[in-house]
Amino acid sequence: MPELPEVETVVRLIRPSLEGRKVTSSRVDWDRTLGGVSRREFQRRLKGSRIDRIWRRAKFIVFDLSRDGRAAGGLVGHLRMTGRMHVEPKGTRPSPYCRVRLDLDDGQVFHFVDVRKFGRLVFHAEPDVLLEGLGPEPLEEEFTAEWLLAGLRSRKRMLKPLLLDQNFVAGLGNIYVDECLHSARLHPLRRSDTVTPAAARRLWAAIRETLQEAIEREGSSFDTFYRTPEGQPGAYQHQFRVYGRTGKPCYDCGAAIARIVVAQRGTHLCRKCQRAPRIRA
DNA sequence: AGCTACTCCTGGTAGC
DNA sequence: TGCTACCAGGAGTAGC
Repeated sequence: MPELPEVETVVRLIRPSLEGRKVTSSRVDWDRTLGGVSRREFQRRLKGSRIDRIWRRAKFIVFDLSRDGRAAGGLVGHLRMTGRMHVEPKGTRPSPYCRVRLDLDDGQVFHFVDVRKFGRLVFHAEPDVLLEGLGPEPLEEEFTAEWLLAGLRSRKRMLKPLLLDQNFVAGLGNIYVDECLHSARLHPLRRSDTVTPAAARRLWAAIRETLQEAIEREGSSFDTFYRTPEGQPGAYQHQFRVYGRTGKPCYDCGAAIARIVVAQRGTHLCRKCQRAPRIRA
């Protein structure tokens, strides 16, 4: 699923085609994509708006809008499972799964495509409101090993659900959490307040390095749905150490990669490298 | 506080 | 071949 590196890749690719453009009209084919905003309201707000800036926060993609030089709210997009965003020349036949289209003043068309319809493209007068409460960006300076250690120790949660919690750290999803925990040799069920300073530092480094490398490789194409906005598969999936490798040998020790379910999520790990926590009665 | 379960969705796939 | 049943899961929410 698109996680921080995939979303960052999308932002970098669509940004040059969209910043500075005006929306001349729009088309909505699936109302729920608008996240509760009515089709009429969405179209009224978008028509004539200029896209000033496109940026990412966690896995959200934000379009800052203006009218007549004054801020005029924004669009907050989320790709969820299968969402894609790309800009096409006028007349390009849209995918049958295209849910929203924005016609631009240079003749190009922005497409929001989403097979499973979980994705969102929400207009909000104050987009920041929708981003309140998110945890730190893991690649920014605010995310330090010391902060992570303190954050882990101040909670008593299993590592896997905690790292998936966007209000703890922003941008990690199921795939990269599994990768990072394996890299740090930490079990997904390990309670956060039992993590040693050394292990917290390993986890911190794993998160930074994994995400950074994935961005450099333009994300991963874990299934037939996700492609980079250019239609190319990303390259990072070839780097997966545990995700989707159930039964295959761990690259570090050779033991078979196991799959368990944690917090309703498929979870991949090496039982030998990632020691199970003590179970207390 | 932190867990599980449920919801939204549909293409892909396993099993017969 | 063609059918059914189940799987994948990000995030929000309800309930315990």
